[in-house]
Amino acid sequence: MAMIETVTESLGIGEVADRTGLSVHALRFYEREGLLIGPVHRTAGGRRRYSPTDVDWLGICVRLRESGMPLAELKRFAELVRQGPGNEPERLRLLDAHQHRVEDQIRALEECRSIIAVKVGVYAEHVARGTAAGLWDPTATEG
Amino acid sequence: MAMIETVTESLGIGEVADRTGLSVHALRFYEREGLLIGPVHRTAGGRRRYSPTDVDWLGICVRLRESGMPLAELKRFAELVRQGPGNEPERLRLLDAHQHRVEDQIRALEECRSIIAVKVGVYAEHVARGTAAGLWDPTATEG
DNA sequence: CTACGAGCTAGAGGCGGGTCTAGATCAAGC
DNA sequence: GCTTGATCTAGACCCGCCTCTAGCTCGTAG
Repeated sequence: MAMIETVTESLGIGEVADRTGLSVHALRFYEREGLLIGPVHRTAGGRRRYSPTDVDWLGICVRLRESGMPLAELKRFAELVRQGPGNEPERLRLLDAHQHRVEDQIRALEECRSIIAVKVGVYAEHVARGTAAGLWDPTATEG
Repeated sequence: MAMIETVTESLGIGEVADRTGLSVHALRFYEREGLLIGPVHRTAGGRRRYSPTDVDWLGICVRLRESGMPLAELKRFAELVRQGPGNEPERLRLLDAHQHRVEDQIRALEECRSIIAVKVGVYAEHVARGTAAGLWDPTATEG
């Protein structure tokens, strides 16, 4: 959950790794996979220099990944962006669909949470009063 | 999100698959991996018959998995249950820790959602008024 | 000038979590 | 008895997503 501070200068790969939470390996991998919105600049010596826009985009990537967007879809989005203006409706559809999935996911997690909470409550009570029998004992009936 | 109806008779693997949402392959795989709380009964002919307790447990497994518990931890929990009464405090710790992770996850997802919502809003507005320039255009400045 | 860490490429490797295959067996209906 | 579909085992395979290795270069500090 690292906050990604906005940056005005170009950054080396290590700095970008620090700011985005991605490893340098992952950054190079993402680039190979075509997940970036344009070629990363290089120094004379061949080192990558990430622009603020690159870093900004990577920040979004991290959020989309964290919320379960597969790399393939991220790649598709990056392609749309790379194609330039004109396909915004499709980008919107993609983001919007993902947003719905995130909401479904949150609902599912909340349901899981409450089911787990019940189990936790049962265990907590039994443990508290030392009467820890009759729950998930494969040789007994479930409580 | 299939509701798992409570059952009073033993079931074959296909029926369990239907009820839990796990594939028959996954059910056998889980068993091999020691994720069940006891040996599954077999018919004379060697087919598995899952007791209501088994099905119940699998239902919990599904929820724990859905909410991100790794198989290794599920296995650990199953081991504790298999050992029988006496280790309830440890089971409780395990469940409780997982519950906290689920809550963190929900919070993280909510944060992602709101960040995505901002992007969606920006795109929606631009698309609605046809002025879809200046956003994530790698050749321009970001909006 | 030298040393040393950070970065480079291409490609292999690994891990989690299943999924699928082959070839055999079981069980129910015709 | 025969067919058909579900199940069995052991083990190979796959996919997503990185992570690591080898062997080299860059660039900064002493």
